[in-house]
Amino acid sequence: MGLKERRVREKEEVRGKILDAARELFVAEGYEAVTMRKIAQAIEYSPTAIYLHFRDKEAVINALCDTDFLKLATRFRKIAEVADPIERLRAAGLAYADFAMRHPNHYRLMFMTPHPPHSPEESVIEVGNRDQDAYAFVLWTAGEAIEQGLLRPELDDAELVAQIVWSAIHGWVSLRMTKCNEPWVDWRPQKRSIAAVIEVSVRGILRPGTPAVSAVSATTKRQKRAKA
Amino acid sequence: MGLKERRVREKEEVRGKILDAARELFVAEGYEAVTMRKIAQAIEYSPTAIYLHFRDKEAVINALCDTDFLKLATRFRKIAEVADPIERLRAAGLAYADFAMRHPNHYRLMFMTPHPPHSPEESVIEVGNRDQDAYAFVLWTAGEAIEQGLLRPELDDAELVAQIVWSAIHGWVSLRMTKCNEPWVDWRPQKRSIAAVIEVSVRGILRPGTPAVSAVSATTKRQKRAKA
DNA sequence: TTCCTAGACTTAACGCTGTTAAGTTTCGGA
DNA sequence: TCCGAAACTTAACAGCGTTAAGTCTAGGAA
Repeated sequence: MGLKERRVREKEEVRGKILDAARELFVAEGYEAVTMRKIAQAIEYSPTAIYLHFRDKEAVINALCDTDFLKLATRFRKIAEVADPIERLRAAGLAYADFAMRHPNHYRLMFMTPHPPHSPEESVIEVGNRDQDAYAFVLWTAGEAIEQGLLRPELDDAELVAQIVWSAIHGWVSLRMTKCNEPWVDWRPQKRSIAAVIEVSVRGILRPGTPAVSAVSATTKRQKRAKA
Repeated sequence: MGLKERRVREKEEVRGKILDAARELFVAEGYEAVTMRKIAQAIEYSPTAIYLHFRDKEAVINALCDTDFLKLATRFRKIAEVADPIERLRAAGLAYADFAMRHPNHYRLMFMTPHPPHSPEESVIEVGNRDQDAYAFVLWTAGEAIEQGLLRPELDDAELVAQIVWSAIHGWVSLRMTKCNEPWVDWRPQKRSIAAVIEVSVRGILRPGTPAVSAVSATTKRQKRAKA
């Protein structure tokens, strides 16, 4: 037959066109700029045609962001190979901030605007899977750091540690985005600034006396000590 | 005459009514819920009447937030009396977070939504005045901490330190607001959580070896050492 | 007292938004 | 040849911020 298949494929194609048009608008001008009518005009369909492929505007944007956000996940997968949890935390923080600054509109939508709890069943991202879910990744790393005795003894709760670190990086990112043009904040260069945020966070959670150098030798030493 | 005065007073009254009606909507349901038509209905005027008192919708909301935000300033004025900069930083962080959680819609508007650079001449708040501008307050405190030699030697830039600390607190606040109902984050109790964020930030910026106890004796010791 | 003008306010409208009900077109299968 | 389903369009609704034009009121001047 191959007939139904063709139908499905064609429908998938239109869906793709919608997403591409929406992405272009979204990346260039943000959520507000994406209107059903503009998308429709871009793909030369009527506005209502979009509703045959997506429940509503939110569904379009969610589909868009979900797929784009998987790009962050692929970066995290590489970082997962870093053995030392502290080093991994640093790398993840840097990657997270970098991604956010490169995709400000995505970031804004995902982490800076309140949602009706984004139904997980229609999302591409597997919650809790540390290869797809950034929070799960940090949680895992925080847990390892605790296990290996690297953190201050009062910080014995991985969830809490993850939330602290996430807060610091997210705060930096979101302030930078929202207040980048305010005359009353004299922003320091991005690279130096985010490095400082990460360094202060790491110092703040590390057990005192632990050398915070980013060297492999230090890492292995720490791991040995943790085993003992 | 007293005639023009009455006219002015009457106009001021209507202005006040508009702001009160807008505040009610804003506090209860957020920015989106405030529509010119709803405000008008609440005060029993036509929607266009509002434009005789405010340039546009944004002006209404800005006037609203400006006055409400001065309440935070009064709390900061009390905290300014704390002598030890580190202790002051802690207190300010706590007050900031508390204010944000109590006035989420104000906070969201002021710090979580991008603005066309909010023209300072039509604002009530004096930028740079640490009694009115929260950022100026933190900047001043960070500067004192550096002067007194309390911070890590590499953190010699008050602006940078202020931005780091602000990031951490703001990050915590804004994540909590945006993602409070997400099933994939197991938020720790608010009090414990914000205390931990502040503590980690302080530890992270403090010169190693400096006791981070919140005791007056420690404070005076530190100040003596700084003079030496 | 009568007329004029300034200011406060309203009515009606414009162009925009997301969304829906109803109608049209197309095309494979019976 | 006709049917039915799917894809798509047209027209419309209710809402939004905002504006142009008109009305109404009341103090000041003649």
